[in-house]
Amino acid sequence: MNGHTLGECTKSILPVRDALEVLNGKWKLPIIVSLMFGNKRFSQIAREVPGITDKMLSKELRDLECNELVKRKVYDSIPVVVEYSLTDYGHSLKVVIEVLRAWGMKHRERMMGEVTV
Amino acid sequence: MNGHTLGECTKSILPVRDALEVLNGKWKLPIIVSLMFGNKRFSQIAREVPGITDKMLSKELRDLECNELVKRKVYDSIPVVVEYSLTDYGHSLKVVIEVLRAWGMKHRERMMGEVTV
DNA sequence: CCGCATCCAGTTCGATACTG
DNA sequence: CAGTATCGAACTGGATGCGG
Repeated sequence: MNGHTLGECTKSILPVRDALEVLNGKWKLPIIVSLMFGNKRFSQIAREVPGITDKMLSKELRDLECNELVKRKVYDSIPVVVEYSLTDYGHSLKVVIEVLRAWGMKHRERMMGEVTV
Repeated sequence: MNGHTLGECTKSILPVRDALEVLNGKWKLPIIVSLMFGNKRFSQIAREVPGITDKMLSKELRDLECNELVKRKVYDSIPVVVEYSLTDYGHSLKVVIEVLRAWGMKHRERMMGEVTV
């Protein structure tokens, strides 16, 4: 039963790690979900993601932008307006999130019976 | 376009968080994958997950056991032998991991062109 | 062989205040 | 409005050594 090496297994989980990292942290998920409902401005996201600080929002948006999940568009008005939107690629996360959500819901039920939260 | 409240969105991502937490951290994934190939004993897992310390392995296994993903079976021999295995429920994670892996691979390609790693 | 206790380092995250 | 700077708390994960 050792037809596989653990090295291979290790390699095969690297992409999984990548995917997890993209969703990782307290804020990326709510930000992405928020943007799935439409383009938003900085302070609008801040309002819709309760508890996040400007610093965190700024950092997470930059992360997401680096990963090409979020697009940042600056309007040269005064005061400056910045609009964030999910890229098509960002929207492709929806499937992933759905699968996670489906499994997570089963897990909740299993772990807590039928607790309200 | 405000037919939804952010409260609802927040609630809808809770199960996603649950699922992410189950896979989260440096070690849970390699441990799960290792156990997908068959039942293992503590030190065998330790060998197959390079870099993990006993403390971490112990903690992660307990976590996974709490979540009913891993089953722990103690053989009353001397010295004691403990065998870990994935529960059926644990195996149900395979689908989730596959989806993450698929997305993660696309992401790797997108982010790095075609790097070897 | 299996696992825990202790101590320690790195990173993440939050609070507050400030800029163009 | 859209961020940045700084500080510090909290959490995660690692090294080492011990105990059943």
